[in-house]
Amino acid sequence: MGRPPCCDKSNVKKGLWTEEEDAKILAYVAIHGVGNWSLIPKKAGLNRCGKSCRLRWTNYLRPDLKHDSFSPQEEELIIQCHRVIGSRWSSIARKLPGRTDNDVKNHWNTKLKKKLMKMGIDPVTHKPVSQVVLEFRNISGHENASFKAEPSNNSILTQSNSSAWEMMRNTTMSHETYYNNSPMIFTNPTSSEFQTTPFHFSNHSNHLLNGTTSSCSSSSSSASITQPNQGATNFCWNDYLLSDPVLPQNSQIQVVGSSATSNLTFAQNELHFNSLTECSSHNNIDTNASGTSHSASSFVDEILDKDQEMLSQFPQLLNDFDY
DNA sequence: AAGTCACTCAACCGCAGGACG
DNA sequence: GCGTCCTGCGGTTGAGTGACT
Repeated sequence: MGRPPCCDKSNVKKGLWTEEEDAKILAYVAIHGVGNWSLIPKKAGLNRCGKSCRLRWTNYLRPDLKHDSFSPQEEELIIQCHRVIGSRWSSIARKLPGRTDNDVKNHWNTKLKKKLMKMGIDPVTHKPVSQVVLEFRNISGHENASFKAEPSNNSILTQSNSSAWEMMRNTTMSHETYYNNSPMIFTNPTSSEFQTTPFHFSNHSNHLLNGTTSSCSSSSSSASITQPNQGATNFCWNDYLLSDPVLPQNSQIQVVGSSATSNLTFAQNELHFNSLTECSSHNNIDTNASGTSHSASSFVDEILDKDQEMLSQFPQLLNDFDY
């Protein structure tokens, strides 16, 4: 026995909203304010589900919403947030004034995901796809197997399209090419200057391999990684493990390609996320790796704290689940 | 010009959690 | 503690539209 429907679906209008309907919502909200959405259709004279009214208001009619396209700064912030917290769209949207979770989610699914794929970055793990290929080969015991070995059916590689698998075959070349040729989109938050070392990879690895499409990353590494390996086919992902946020607290994070090697602790790295996103949201690249603008009560910190807590209690968890 | 395909984004769906009686 | 209502959230769908053949 499931939950009863919120309204009589057969008697409510669905689909696109008309100007008249929008006007009715706007007029009602102007007088009564938001809230009690289940009553609004009746009171405002709308033949719509209250939930539908709420969504229309939240995602479209709210006066504080932006309706223009996403700026490069906003895109960068979305990617950085997604790398850290995964598909928690509402949380990401809160970092972007005037944007809704739906906006962010749609933009991610239609633009940013493809953008990352083109760059040879797995949009779920934010790791180079070639690295994921290596993981796949290692875990499946195909260290010596050629790329002709197809992934299992539940792999993300076969879930949506064959081009992903094809891309992975070519990914070594693709991300190497990208590093060498593409304009710099990302900035290094640990640097006071724009870097020629653009990416921040997390090392949360299991998504692709267990076939889930969930994309909640556990925590953040702000370490920037440059060209993973000049001789791409041999790049050593232990280098990435050095910046793995799930490693013990005293693990060092190596900022590869930087003149200086940062010894950020995990905790420092966590703290940096907020300053990073705060600063990015103001189009101002943070220069302080210790994250002085950190707020202990922020959602990110709570998430990261939970992750840490879980990891300390269930160290095997990362190996078994994508959470 | 017509048909097909790919993409975008508004809207829907179902679930979860908090508030309240 | 339980049930109900309301709201928030993330995943998914499908109509509309432009590009391509």
